[in-house]
Amino acid sequence: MSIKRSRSISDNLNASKKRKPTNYWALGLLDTMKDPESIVMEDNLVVIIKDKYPKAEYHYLILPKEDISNLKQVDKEHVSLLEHMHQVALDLSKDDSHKHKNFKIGYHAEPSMVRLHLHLISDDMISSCLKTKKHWNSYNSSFFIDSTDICKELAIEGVIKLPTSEVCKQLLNTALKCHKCDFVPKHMPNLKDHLSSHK
DNA sequence: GTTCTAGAAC
DNA sequence: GTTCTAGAAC
Repeated sequence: MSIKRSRSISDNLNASKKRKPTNYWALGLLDTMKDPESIVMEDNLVVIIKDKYPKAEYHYLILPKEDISNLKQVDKEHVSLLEHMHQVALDLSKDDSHKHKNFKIGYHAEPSMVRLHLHLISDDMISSCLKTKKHWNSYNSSFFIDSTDICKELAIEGVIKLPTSEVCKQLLNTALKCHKCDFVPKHMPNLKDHLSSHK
């Protein structure tokens, strides 16, 4: 009797965990963007924070204050918001602290973290947090979608077409190649060594 | 998203 | 034997 009852409670707990597998880590940006110490700049529409695990010397995230989870939730009513996010990113890229640095501005096709976020990242790609092929390809393949293209597509087509999950997987698995020259590295440590030659 | 680590690759 | 990557994480 007692055994039967305790099993039933345990089953219920397991069932509720399965129903809500809320990957707590995927919600981390929501806390970070409310933390005054993390905020680089903000206005009435957006917040800018530094990426917690920067994949280059400079790596920022521009997030809307409006509760938009990701690009799938974006429609043409958001054109001006996305254009504003782009402008704010562009302005920060031209800040005095970024003299002689080149930047990319874009979105991941399939982000892991909740709340729409635009990446502003310097193109050196030199960082101790850059470790895997997936990291590399998420900024150096068409998994990284230029903000200009997103804004244009949304303004003209009214919707954003994103690659399927299967295509994303392929993009992230693409063979390594230097983004600035024809060098084909053997593996990530090899690529990271090579990157310093472009400084 | 990261961390950890088994076993593949060298 | 060491380096590196890929997949589980209850």
